Amino acid sequence: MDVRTLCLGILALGDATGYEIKKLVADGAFSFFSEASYGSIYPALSRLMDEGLVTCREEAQDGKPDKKIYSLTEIGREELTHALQKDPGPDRQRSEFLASLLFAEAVSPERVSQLIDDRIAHHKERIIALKEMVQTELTPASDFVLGYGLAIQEEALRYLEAHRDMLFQK
Amino acid sequence: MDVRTLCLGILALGDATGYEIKKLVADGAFSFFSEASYGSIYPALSRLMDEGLVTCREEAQDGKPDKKIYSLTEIGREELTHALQKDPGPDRQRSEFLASLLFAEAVSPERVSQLIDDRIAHHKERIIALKEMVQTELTPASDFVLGYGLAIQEEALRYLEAHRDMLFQK
DNA sequence: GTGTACATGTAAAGTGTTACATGATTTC
DNA sequence: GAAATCATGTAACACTTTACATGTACAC
Repeated sequence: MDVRTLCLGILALGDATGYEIKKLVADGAFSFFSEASYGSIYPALSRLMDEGLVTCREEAQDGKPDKKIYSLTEIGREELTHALQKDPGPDRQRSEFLASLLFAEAVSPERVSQLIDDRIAHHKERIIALKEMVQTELTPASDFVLGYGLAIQEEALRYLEAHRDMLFQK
Repeated sequence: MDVRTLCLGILALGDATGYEIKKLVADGAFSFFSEASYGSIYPALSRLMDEGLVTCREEAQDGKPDKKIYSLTEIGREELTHALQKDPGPDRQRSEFLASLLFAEAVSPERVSQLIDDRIAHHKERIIALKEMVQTELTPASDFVLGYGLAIQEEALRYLEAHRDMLFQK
């Protein structure tokens, strides 16, 4: 999913600024399955304005640039609906962690052990964060997606703890 | 992990052609956590040649271009080891499927239901394929990574089957 | 005969990240 | 006094995909 459609989808759930969209995608409910940087979000929003898919109202602030709050237009909503008709492409997962394990013949067991420990710690943090997000219920769909993310994180954690010994067998 | 390091890592497990690397990454044991197209693999291999990190022997074939079989050099192996010292970046997952569910307020329940059904079927296929791969054991590390992939796929399948009703509650 | 697998490679186009630029306010 | 948060935006760079170019062999 490109950043353009991602912005459209997030705005369909409520008005937002570019800054807020970035936060949602980086840390919030969307972080489990998407990514985008300022360098792609701001230009995408500008383009959506030009195309009439969103509108924007500016709010003055002291010491900060004006806040630009974007809203989806009727045409924008149609465009989103249209984009969602297409079959979703396959998931794309990239994991340097898994790659490192596979290629790690040359690396010391201590290093591998440390990689696993770090990873386990990371999963535990993510699980706590996700559980907090589930509390602040938004829609049934967001509960479903957060629950999905939580289930996957927990399973990954279980697997790592149960099977880490495999990597140290001769 | 960039395509360059990916090629280095795959060659560390055994000699391969560009074509074979692409197959491994697209369908094989690496497909769970990486991606790369011919358009990035072939240039990457050429560059690795120029840098002396790999060598190449050509095998003539009838009717097809000569097969170029690449091998990692000692310098290449050092470069890989060096690259693996760095902490792996975070996993990046992108899922149009999950995004579609979150944004699907405007979409009909029938469509959502069909998306889930397709996804369940897809997981079942992947699970069968992964189980076959586990049979053709390579190294303890590859068993670990394949087992990880299998565990995640099975958990995703379980979750979808157990919780799909959430999306249709009023 | 139609499609898939084998096998390499290039060029253009698209997409995205990183680093920069600016600057007040709040927290440690 | 250093770092994080809020807030926007651009430019250079990196990376990837897609489409093209070429051609055989085999299965259905």
